[in-house]
Amino acid sequence: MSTRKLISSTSKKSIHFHKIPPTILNSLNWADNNQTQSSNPSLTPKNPSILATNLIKSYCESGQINEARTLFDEMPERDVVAWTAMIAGYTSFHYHTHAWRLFAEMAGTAAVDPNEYTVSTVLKACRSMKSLLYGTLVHGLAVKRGLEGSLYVDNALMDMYATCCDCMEKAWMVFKGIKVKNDVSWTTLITGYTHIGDGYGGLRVFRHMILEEVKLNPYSFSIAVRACASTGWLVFGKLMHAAVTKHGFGSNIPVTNSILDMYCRCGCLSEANQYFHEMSEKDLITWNTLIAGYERSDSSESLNIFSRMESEGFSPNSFTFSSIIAACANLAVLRCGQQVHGGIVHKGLDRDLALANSLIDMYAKCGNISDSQKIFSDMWHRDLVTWTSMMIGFGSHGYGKEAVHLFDEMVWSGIRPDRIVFIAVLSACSHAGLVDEGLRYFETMVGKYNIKPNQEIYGCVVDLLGRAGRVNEAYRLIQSMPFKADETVWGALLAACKAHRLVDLGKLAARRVLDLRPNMMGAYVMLSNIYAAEGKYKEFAKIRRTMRRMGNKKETGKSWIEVKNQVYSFVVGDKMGSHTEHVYVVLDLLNGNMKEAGYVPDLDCLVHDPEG
DNA sequence: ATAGGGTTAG
Repeated sequence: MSTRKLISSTSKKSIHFHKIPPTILNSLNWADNNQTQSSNPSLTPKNPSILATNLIKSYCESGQINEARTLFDEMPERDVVAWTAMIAGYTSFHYHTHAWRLFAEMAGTAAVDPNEYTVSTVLKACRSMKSLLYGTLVHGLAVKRGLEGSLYVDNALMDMYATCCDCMEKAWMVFKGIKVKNDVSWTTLITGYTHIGDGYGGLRVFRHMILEEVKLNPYSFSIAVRACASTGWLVFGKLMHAAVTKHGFGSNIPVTNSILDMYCRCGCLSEANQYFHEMSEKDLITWNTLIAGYERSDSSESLNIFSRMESEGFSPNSFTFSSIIAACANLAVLRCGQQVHGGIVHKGLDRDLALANSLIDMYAKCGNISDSQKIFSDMWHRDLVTWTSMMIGFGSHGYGKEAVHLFDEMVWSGIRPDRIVFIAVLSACSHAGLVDEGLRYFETMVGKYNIKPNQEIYGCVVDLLGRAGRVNEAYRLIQSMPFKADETVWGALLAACKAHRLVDLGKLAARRVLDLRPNMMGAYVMLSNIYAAEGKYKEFAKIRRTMRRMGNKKETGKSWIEVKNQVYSFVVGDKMGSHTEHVYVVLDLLNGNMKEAGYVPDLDCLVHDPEG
């Protein structure tokens, strides 16, 4: 399609083009670009390249990226501005790899040199691709061309380093090198700290910013409130809330949204709820923030808020769905999850990576591992979270070998594992009895990937050894830990001792657990069982008295099941209305199956149950 | 003529 035809065929669709008089469109004639005839010379640009660049921008703004590219390709001479406009068009579309490729083409073959506009634009693409390599390459190029010193370039460099490498050192270096910093420099630095979860670091910078008397704007406040949220300290958050009001930003939506988020993250849901109702203006992010906040602690309420949101005329986006799917996963409500999945497909969001990841997790937690697997195998792009979610799904369904296989496949596909994916593979090995494989992964994690084990990792390895009966090895591992084991690590050892009837070590483990977490009921149960098995009834009775005293404070464990769009929840000894009979019929059936399969129930925990 | 910072997953 020729440029002229392209413009006339698309000009009707775009609002931007209505403002351009047709005489100018006609003058866009590459052949005689210096002698354009027009009845109105003041409207004719000297260089049609300027007009074409403006058109590229207009096409991009109206969503016609391919038309913009066609026009770009047809330009006989392209200057830096045209290249930059096209690269910026791609980044605004989140086509970061396209942006990078075009930049590489420009730097490699074209006879034009990138300027500060180009560099700051392409750095944004590097940041979004999380490519430290590309970002560093651009940094080198910027230094060579003397573009360091442009605030736009320096700020973009900080932003790139802060998001591409997990340390803030390089961002700090750039920040320190800026002679006259502006408000963007400061907020970018704070964002970097909150991004790596260092809220205190962010608040330190914010304080520094105030001391330097930098003018505070809504951006600086919303990010500072976010830093408070990261620390989880309500005191900071309330101080910041007051400061926001004092500076007159109390009705700026992004700022109020981050205050709402802060209350949620500090665990103050009733404050969050109250603040939500006080907000004079709400947008989709406001609703998403509240839904995400409730998802973490009261998933069923987050589903209620979701339906209220829809009835108030807001349409969910991928963030909304992400929280709602997580809520369905927490509640293990399959039907509901399936309906939300339908909504996602309906909206055309099923290609969204984050949503696909949360769907894998949801189906697995609802017991439907085959649907998780189907989503996983249909995906054409997978990230670390995708693989981890699938492995956790396999592991929790007892498919250890599949999880292990997936781990190897993931590494083979070029994804670098992190600590969480090791937790997934180690617990899968542990449940499937793949002890030596698990130990090998533990070694690889430390040796090859240089990931330092934390409490959770040690807990997994202790569990791995303990389940397989290698309890003394597990104990030696705990003793060799470079820091004090917490209650989860000792708890894993205690469970192993109980399963393999190791009385002395079990007592030790139970004592350690109870030193750290005095109200951990499971540890009391196991300890009392150990005493009873030894015939030490005096100690046994003492433990049971303690348990009874604490039992009043302990919340009753609740279970629930979803049957035909209805959730039934029940507690120990529940009569469950008219359904009791059905439940016992099924239970008898299961008991029969278990006996046939040769399973001998562990009666220890029944005989000595404190309520029994 | 071309460039900037604020809400979200395992």
